[in-house]
Amino acid sequence: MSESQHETCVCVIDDDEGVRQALDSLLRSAGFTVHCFETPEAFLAADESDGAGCLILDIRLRGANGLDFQQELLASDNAVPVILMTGYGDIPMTVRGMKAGAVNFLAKPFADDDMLAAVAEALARSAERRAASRRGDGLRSSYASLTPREREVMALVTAGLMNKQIAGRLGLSEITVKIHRGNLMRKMQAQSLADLVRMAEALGARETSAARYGATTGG
Amino acid sequence: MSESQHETCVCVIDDDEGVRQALDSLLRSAGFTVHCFETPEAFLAADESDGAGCLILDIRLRGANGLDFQQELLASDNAVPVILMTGYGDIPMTVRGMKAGAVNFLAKPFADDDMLAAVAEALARSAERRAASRRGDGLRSSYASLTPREREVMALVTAGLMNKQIAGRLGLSEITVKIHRGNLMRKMQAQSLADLVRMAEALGARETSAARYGATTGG
DNA sequence: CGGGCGTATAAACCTAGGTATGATTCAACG
DNA sequence: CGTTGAATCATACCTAGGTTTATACGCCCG
Repeated sequence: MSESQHETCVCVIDDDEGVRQALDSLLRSAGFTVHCFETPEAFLAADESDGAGCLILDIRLRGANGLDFQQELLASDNAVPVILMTGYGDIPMTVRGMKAGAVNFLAKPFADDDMLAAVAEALARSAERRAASRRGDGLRSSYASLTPREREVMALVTAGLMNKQIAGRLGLSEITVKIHRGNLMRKMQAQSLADLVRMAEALGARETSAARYGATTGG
Repeated sequence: MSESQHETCVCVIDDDEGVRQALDSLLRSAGFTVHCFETPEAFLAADESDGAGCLILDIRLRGANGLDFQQELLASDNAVPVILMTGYGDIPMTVRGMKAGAVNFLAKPFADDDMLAAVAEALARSAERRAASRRGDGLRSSYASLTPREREVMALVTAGLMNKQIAGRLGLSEITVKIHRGNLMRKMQAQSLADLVRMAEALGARETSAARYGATTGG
């Protein structure tokens, strides 16, 4: 599997064979890779969840509710952009779907161009999501390589404490803090303290953040 | 005008007198302050935009389109949470409204409880928005007090450059950079460099920082 | 025209950060 | 049982950051 394939892979879940074939034809002719499923279970079983760039989901499925399935996906870590469609939609359903993050909500029958525009938007959102995820992954793998002590020091360094304060807080000598600090800067590939602070922000590593503002510095 | 009043002030725009009275009655009995308007122009003229906690907006207005007005509000800096309602809604209208950030989209006639729940959600969103705005305002007013030179230095400091590099970049001596740096730290009320970096992030002052981590493998 | 402000700079002095080199303890792994 | 790696600390040395005091130039406002 190549890398850039993600951005053209579209999955379809609809219990109507005719709709599946129509979408397959439409999307293939637009240059997308298409995988069709009759049920959410089939989709999950195929484990396309990881490679799919977006999901076109029918709401009225035999034995299942597309909106419920959308929210299951949302609750799991699988945040693939979803385009909802239905032949029996109303406004409350639309509101619920959009609030749950759907890219679009199309009433059947829909215009081909509307679907293609929705898919383009969904794939753009997917690409952005993947890029952000990759960015975070690099950081997280660096962070994972830190020893527990280095993480403690990193938290206090990025909270703005001086080495001697960190030493006091952790019951260490200042020189030891310096060594941990140098090691973690190397492991995190941070070129500067400003870099490290931004990394910490991106990681959400705000464990120690309490008592920063308003805390007295002297003493 | 008191401060906490924002969180209970609800504005209604509907060209139907009966709807306005019904909503006024419902919302007042729920403890909210209500202001009703017949047209978007009347709403804007009353300048409730600043004190309103949320806006209940009809879509089919005489001589105006509520969805267009919603997007005008979005385009302006006035980001008051909007609840849309209509007696003649369809799915594309709902999608458009929700994509434009509406809190909810209610078809008339709606249940009182649905409206009250929507208002509660909108006001919660409004409170959060105001809190974030206040947080940013303190920073921005500090930042506004910086001289142009101090801002240049701040940008380079938060980008992770050393004083001597900044001096070279700006054609100054290192001592001058130190002075600007000290001055801006005081003006920004930053207790540490880490603090300042976070402030710069919050201010969106990212001129120099283009994609520092994540992709680069070697320096 | 004088005072305030922004900008720039220097000398002196102090604190904080960072890197070697070398050494010890302890626990885990083969 | 020896090695490896985390963690600890010391001495020494160097660089970077930061303040104080003082000087100087140009600009605008009263």
